[in-house]
Amino acid sequence: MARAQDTRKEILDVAERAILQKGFEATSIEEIVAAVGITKSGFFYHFPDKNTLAHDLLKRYIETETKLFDDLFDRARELNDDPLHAMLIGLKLLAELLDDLPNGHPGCLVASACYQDRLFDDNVRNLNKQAMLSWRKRFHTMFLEIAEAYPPKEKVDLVSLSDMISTIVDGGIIVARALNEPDVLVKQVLQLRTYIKLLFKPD
Amino acid sequence: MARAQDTRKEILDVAERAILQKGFEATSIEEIVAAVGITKSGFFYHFPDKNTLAHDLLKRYIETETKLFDDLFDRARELNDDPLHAMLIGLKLLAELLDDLPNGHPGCLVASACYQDRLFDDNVRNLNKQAMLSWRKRFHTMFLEIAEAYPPKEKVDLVSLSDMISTIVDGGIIVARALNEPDVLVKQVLQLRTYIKLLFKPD
DNA sequence: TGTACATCAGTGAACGCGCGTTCACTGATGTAC
DNA sequence: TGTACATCAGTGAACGCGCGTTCACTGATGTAC
Repeated sequence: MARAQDTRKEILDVAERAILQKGFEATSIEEIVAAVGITKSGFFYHFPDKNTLAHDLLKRYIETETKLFDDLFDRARELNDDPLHAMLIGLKLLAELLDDLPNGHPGCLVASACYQDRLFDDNVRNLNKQAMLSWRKRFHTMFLEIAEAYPPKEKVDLVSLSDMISTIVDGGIIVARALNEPDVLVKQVLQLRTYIKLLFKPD
Repeated sequence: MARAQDTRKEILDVAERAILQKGFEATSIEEIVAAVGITKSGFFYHFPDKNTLAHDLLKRYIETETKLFDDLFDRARELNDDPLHAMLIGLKLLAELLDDLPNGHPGCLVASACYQDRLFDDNVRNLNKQAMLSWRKRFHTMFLEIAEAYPPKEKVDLVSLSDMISTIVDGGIIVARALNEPDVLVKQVLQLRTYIKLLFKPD
């Protein structure tokens, strides 16, 4: 007998892939369980209903992404203690990580949820908001430190500069998908990196 | 008797709003026709099936947005014949236009379609791709002219710089939505403007 | 060590409801002569 | 100007299918004594 947690994880994995490709409503429980190899009733042993699946999926996704960002920029900071260089290295690492994805980025659940209100009970809406806010805060702290050491060449709002990372990633995923050119995403991240370099780096 | 084209337009208007909020699958024909004030069969007088609605909707959306961009940057060029200044003015006009939207941007159908594969028969997929390519081309032409007159301070890929406008708009819409802060979008566009200024403007 | 019971991780069949789609029909407007 | 027919812009009822959900049951593993 399979351990329940393994099956549960498999359901989440399969559902995530499908939902990122086709959307939440278009992904039926039937096709998820078929891919996992259990019956529909098996699904309801693990989740009380489909909305809970969405919620748990989003929660897991946010935790994963947050940890990924943490690891990445912590490592960058270890490589170079200067805050500006750490940021530039972090973005480089992010670009490399994205470049290594074999079939391009599979999509961002947070973005996907934005265009599919059914996922949006207040619970999920809030989950989404808190995630965005935590990313904003993480980068804002970094940019404050950078601006302290390197006065920006143009007057900019550092909060919205922080949001720009989420913006570029989520926007880049969309443009890459629409064009079917996976490397658009990497290039957008590198453009952002160039912007930050120009903005802070002394001549 | 109402003119058919008026009813058709109303169906498209109502459907667009609903789809941008809840997604395509989550928007039923029933609720569309209820809002328009006809019966379900009336819908099928105007559209052979629901997919055709998606296709026609996306087509109309792309035509509208393209015309909007054309008008905006043509006007900017009239205001200042210098290509760099025209670009900066154009982005300023775009920011103002976005700022004037009462409830924030209603969302981008192209982006929405990216996360809802059901809209993606090859027909629609191609429509989407061509739209992105046309926007890329429009801005690429402008950036080539700018780079001619103002050598960029950093080596950048002008094609991906062109893509950055779509990226920032689509990404900005998503972040603004997730945070429920409509002005995030405006600020992102202005960040992009600052980047372009820093990149090309002589000291 | 064997037996009794509990829990775990599901199965299988059924249900009902909403949704997209069809089709025969209709009443108002347009058009030919 | 009146009549006959065609077209336009729908209506109303019905259908069937897929989907989410429920519920009684089950066979394998864990646990107590």
